[in-house]
Amino acid sequence: MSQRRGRTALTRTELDSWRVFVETTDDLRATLAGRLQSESGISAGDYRVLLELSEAPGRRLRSSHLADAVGWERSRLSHHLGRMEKRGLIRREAAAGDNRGAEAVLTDEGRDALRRSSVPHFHAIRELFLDALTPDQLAAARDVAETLRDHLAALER
Amino acid sequence: MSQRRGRTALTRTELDSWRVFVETTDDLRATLAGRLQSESGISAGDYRVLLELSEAPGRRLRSSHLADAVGWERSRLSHHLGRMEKRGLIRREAAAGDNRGAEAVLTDEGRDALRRSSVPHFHAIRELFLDALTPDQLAAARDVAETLRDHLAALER
DNA sequence: GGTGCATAATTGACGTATCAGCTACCCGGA
DNA sequence: TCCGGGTAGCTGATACGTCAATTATGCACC
Repeated sequence: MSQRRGRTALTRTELDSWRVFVETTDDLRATLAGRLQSESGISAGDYRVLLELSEAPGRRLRSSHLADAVGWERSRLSHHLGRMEKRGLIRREAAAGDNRGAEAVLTDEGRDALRRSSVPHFHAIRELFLDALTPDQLAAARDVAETLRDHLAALER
Repeated sequence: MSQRRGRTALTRTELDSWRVFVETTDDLRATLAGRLQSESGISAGDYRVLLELSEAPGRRLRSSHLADAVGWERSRLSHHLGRMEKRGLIRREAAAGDNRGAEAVLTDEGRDALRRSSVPHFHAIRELFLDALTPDQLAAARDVAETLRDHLAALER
């Protein structure tokens, strides 16, 4: 037994699998973000925020709820909303009933930006990701992702 | 047939698969990077550069070769090397034979930083990624990643 | 009705990523 | 020799992400 699986040392296969997985998924993420930026002029973060707001009742959300919805820390969201507000994609209003709070509201301009970007974005997802995989591979990718997601969530608790 | 697969519209399953895949792989990447930073005081980019240099003959590489090896644009590498040089992890020397060129050289301090970070990093890879998956899932993850990598490479040409 | 702790959100500092533009140098040919 | 296009690398501007610290408000309790 020359390759007993230890607690620390990684086998060649494990290391190779890890590397191709992390490098490729990172490349995919960066390529998608670049497409969104060059084709529609918004970042992946902008898209995420615009999408959540567009689906919210009244097209507005408390900052905290928005942060939970997109899975970001508040600080990150606050910086991001600041940049989006400067570009007119959203505006901020004081929250009714809790003077500590703030609500992010989707502007018409933000709604238009989301509409313009959606078709190109879906097209890129199909071209870069869905078209590459067979139905079996897509199902396997989903299974792996769901397993990893649950594993990571369990560790963070 | 209510769910004929079009060129643009995504089915619910396709969209869900995409979302869990991209969100989870991004979470994994960020979690790993955070571990490396907090446990060893270096970024994922630092680790990548240190690893390539440590494996190079003479522990030195031309900037262009290093950029190719890690898959970065030259500008990104240049900024990164500047920060690493300021911290003493590498130094830069003029390339012999081509006065345009620069070589990045691993310092002793850089070598030590890589050594200190390797075991915790491997441990994190095992804990966050390898431990989550069955052997079949790991093989499937690798297959998906290799397929995607080849697909993306073909598109970029 | 004040004290003290928790919560909501923002801010500043710093490292990281991308883009466009710049300098310096190489080399082949008029 | 010098002209010109290509190569190597750096820089500045701007956006993004994380951390620690800060401000302002809510609220329970005495």
